Amino acid sequence: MRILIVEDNLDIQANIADYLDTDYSLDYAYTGDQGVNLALANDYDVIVLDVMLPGKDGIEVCQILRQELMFHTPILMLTARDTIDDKEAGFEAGADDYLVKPFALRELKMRIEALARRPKIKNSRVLAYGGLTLNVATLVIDSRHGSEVINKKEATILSLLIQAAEHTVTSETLCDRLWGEDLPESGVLRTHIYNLRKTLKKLDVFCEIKTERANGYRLSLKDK
Amino acid sequence: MRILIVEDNLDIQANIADYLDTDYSLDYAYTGDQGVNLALANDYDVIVLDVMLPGKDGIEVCQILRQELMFHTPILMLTARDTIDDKEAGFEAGADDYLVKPFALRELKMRIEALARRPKIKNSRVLAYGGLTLNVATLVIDSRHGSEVINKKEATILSLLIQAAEHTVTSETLCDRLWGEDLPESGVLRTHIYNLRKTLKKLDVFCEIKTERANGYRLSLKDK
DNA sequence: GGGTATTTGACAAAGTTTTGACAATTCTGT
DNA sequence: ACAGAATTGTCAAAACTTTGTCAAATACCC
Repeated sequence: MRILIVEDNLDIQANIADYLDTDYSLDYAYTGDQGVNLALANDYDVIVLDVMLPGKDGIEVCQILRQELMFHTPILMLTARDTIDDKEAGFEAGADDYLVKPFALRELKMRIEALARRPKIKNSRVLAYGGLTLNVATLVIDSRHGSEVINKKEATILSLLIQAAEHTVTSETLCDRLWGEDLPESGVLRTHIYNLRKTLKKLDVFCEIKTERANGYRLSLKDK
Repeated sequence: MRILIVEDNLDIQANIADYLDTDYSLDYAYTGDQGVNLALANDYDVIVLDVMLPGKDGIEVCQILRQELMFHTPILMLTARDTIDDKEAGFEAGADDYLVKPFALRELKMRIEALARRPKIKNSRVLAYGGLTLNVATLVIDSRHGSEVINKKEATILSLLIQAAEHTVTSETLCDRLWGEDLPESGVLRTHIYNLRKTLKKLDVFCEIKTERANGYRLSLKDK
């Protein structure tokens, strides 16, 4: 189960992390903006969101996410203030549950489980650029010339390239996302890029993967 | 919005009634058994369930309701005791939220609203998709080519797939629903999917179970 | 105790990811 | 402009994972 923790207080975050990370796969954000980006880029089962955050606060984050038409991931809000008005603001912004600090970690976990238990509707996110669309859930690429199913690694690469469209993504970043710590040696990445290029060519889209020597790759519109 | 209040204390009940009945349509039960009967007989949006009840207590009521294959109405538990163990028992029995007495009526209302807001799943006995109907009470699948009786595990799988039709249900979610904590080893799920596919083929329906490698399964209309 | 439901395990089939070898390209310093 | 170094492209085949298939074993229920 994947959980996103949006919390700027490092002590609290470490606490939560210690308690939960044996059972769940956790991601962290420290600001509201980071939270929004991560929440939209990945498919979490639950989001734990502190109200007090630098920049955008939790209420705003919640509102922004809920404005996304297809965003159904349950949100659990954390707050230090125990007034009804605060809670009301939280629920009105679209939170699904509300927990007041200080709380027992066991209770947090129970509530997370309760939220995750409900029948899930997948946030199937579709990315688009240069005449192609990539459905990250089904791994299907569509274009006016048809559609192709690609594999997960290549979908990950393509999604990163689309999100950074016209900007270079370093090989390092790509490897990091694909393999994390122990990346295989040998030019696996090269092979994946090669295959991706082949499918993009087959689909005859308006963009292509350009290489930036000794640095990385970039998805950009075709010349001419 | 229809709400069922299961509460034996008449004072509390009157309080709740006063506060909520301008906005919602309320039904009342005074014992656990009444609660179960009403909950199954009608289609409420939320059930507010006291833990302390004469006869069957709230935990038992919750368990009974959640055993019903197609019962998805959100349950909010009320209790006088504020121990973590009590809460844990409640959530484990399948409650969706938990409120400790005494509570502000405004908070109760907020939490009811939050529960009701979740994407709603019909508590219907009969599910339908792509030319088939599944009666979850009798475990009978019908199609224009005849009908078949399937077993409970497979019915559970099919019901989840139908509810999420065209969306992928992860193997994790399926296993969770079928076996909870201690899931059996070996590819039992694979076997069930295999059998389901066989019956679907026999019934010649318009949909099929597609697999999403390393992720889950998805019920979708047949290609072409 | 007989019959169904569910699980196990073994193997085949299908799909994914990595490897490695070599060719092609770009860069660097002279 | 050229040799040599570094990097990238190409591709087929190996290694690995996940899924499909099915018969038989076990658990469960009236």
